[in-house]
Amino acid sequence: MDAATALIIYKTYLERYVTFSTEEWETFTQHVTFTKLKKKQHFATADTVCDKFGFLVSGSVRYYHIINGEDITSYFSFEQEFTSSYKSFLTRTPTITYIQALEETRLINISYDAFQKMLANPILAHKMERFGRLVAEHYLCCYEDRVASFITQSPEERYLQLLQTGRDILQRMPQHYIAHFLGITPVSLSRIRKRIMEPVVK
Amino acid sequence: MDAATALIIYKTYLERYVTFSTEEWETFTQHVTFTKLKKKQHFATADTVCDKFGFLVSGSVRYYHIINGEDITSYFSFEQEFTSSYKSFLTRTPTITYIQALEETRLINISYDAFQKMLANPILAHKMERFGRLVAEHYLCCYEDRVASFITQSPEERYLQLLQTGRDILQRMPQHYIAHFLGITPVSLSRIRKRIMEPVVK
DNA sequence: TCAAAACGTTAACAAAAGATAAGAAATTGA
DNA sequence: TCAATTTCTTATCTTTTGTTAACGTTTTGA
Repeated sequence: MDAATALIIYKTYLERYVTFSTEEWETFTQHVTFTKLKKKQHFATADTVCDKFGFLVSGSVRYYHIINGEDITSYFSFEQEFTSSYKSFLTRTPTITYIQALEETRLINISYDAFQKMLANPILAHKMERFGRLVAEHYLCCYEDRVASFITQSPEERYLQLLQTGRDILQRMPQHYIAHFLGITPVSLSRIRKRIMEPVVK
Repeated sequence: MDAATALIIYKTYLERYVTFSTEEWETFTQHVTFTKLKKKQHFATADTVCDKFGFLVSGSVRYYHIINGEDITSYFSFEQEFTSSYKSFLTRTPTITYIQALEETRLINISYDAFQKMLANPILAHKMERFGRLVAEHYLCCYEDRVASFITQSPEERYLQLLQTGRDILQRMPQHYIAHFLGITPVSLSRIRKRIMEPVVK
């Protein structure tokens, strides 16, 4: 896949948020960069500032933390989604999260400087403010649901809900990643699955 | 306290995000409304659309869910903070959260329509996009930390962290609200407190 | 292709959390 | 003021989860 094709995918996706005129798009594309990650390479590393706001043209990533030497997966992103250690990107402070490619992954990135330049560029400023607002609002809504799930649901209920809504995650991620994503251990998820399945068999 | 004083407090707070010119501020203030909630009155109700994005001039609110008939507190907001069932406000879908005043509470509200009108008003559009972006980004950062705390920390660790950072909550909220906010039962929090305190006494 | 690594399940035990109830202290509100 | 309510703790018992380890299977990568 070449850069032109990647840009078409990017533009199509961005139209969920904003629509660019030809002039705006040309200016916009001057501010993005193309990168590729091989499997297991990192997009972001704990204790460093995540300087990029990425879009996954293809591939997937997982977000994880190292807690007492143990690898704890907290989230996933797939092709045609954004990826970033958002707080780190916005506040220019070190992140606590690793973001790692799970397969060969193609990205289009906006650096922090490029983002600021576009916000200061008369051609793009208004649209970039709106873009930033709508993207932040979108992820805010996702987070609101996710926090509510930790407050109001048991691990088993969270897993049952994932069964209904998490097609990509369930089909593409190993179970021990999913367990940590749900806030439990892999052994515990295995037991929950057994609890859920057995009554059906009886 | 009169509306003029409330507006001064509001404007001062908003300057964390954007600064309004005199003309902008005059237009802005035409789009806000003033309300008061008595203790236990609701700012938002589950199964209805939350139509307002509020600012607490004074007072405080708690966010809660009714789960199997039980009242589960999930969050708090205090004077000089915003309050809203944000996803419901943005997407115009029914919320699952009640927001209730914990004391006599004074608010300045932006309705969804007023927000849209300001976004469409040439005088305010750019500043409102920016305002919306920065507010959403701010809360996004808070949510990122909160989700990480559920993934990477035990209930005891979350409580210990709250002891370091949650002055307002600890001093002003009853312990059973705090327990649910941490994702555990009040009985469990009482035990955690005992576990933490005892070694100090010995 | 083949050894190494990763993955999922299960078992056994320990630790933590949930549910329920009782009781004391503090707060509230009429 | 004073009865009712709320709040917090404690105890008991149950359930769930965590921890560790073992085992067989699958996947990976050199």
